[in-house]
Amino acid sequence: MNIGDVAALSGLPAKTIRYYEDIGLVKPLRSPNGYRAFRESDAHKLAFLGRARALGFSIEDCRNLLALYEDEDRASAEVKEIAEQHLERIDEKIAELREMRATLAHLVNACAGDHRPDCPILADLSTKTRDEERLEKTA
Amino acid sequence: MNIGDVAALSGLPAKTIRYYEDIGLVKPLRSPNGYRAFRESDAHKLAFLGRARALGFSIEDCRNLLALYEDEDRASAEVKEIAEQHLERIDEKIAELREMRATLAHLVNACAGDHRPDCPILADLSTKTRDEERLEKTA
DNA sequence: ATTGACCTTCCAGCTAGGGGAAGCCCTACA
DNA sequence: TGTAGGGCTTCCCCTAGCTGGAAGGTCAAT
Repeated sequence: MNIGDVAALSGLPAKTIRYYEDIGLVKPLRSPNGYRAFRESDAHKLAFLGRARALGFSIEDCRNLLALYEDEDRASAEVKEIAEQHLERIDEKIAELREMRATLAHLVNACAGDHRPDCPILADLSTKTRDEERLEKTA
Repeated sequence: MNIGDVAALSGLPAKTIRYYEDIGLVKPLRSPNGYRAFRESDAHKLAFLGRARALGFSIEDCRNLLALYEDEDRASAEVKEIAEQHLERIDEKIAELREMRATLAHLVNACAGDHRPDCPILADLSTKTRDEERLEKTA
């Protein structure tokens, strides 16, 4: 299979697949003409990577998951550990975004959004001090 | 004020402040010895930037917000527009993370996490097809 | 023979800075 | 007066995870 074929199969752009080879995630063979020659197993790995990335796993996580995937003697605990840590990171990120969202929604709500220059959003960004932020939270 | 002073005042690392000068967000004067010489207004701008960044605004958003902040004749509608778009992006991001979280939590839950190699997480990553994903969603 | 689709490598850039080297500047203290 | 220290300067490389483009080789069809 050429790179275009595995790209179509895995749903990954050819550029991404070349990049994954660069960083050692896949190691396709080479045809005499210099083209990358992907085996079934390479295509399978790439699909695996695409799905892991879609779940938000980092490249390093993917590397480890792939190694576990290929290790018949793995313990499922190792996989679960990686997934649980990722889940925690996701939860942290969601919490952070929700805090931003709350503050921002509050400000957007308070802004008239008309032709006048008075704007609570700019006022907040320009004057709020750390102490005032603290007060705001307890309010 | 030297860079260390505004760093302390704004809470931004000196490196970040130099970067902001690089990309034209602040334009401090220079002392005869070559040191950056920040005015009150520069310190104020940097604090503004720090707070806008903390709310997740991109650098380009910050650039626009700063321009509006300095424009006495702005319409608050312009500010509100930027903030609303950012709010939308945040909502999209939260939705995306929640989907990941749901799938991942489901898989983590299904995994025994013991010494045995059988692992639903790896099984899912390695075998799921797009059609199966679609079915899963409707289930 | 030539077009057009594919493939190759290499180089540059994106976000938003962080790390660290080499070298000035300024103050304090002996 | 010399020196130690801290702060400041520029410069360049590094991060994650690709993406875009240029210059050129290959292949199948016309």
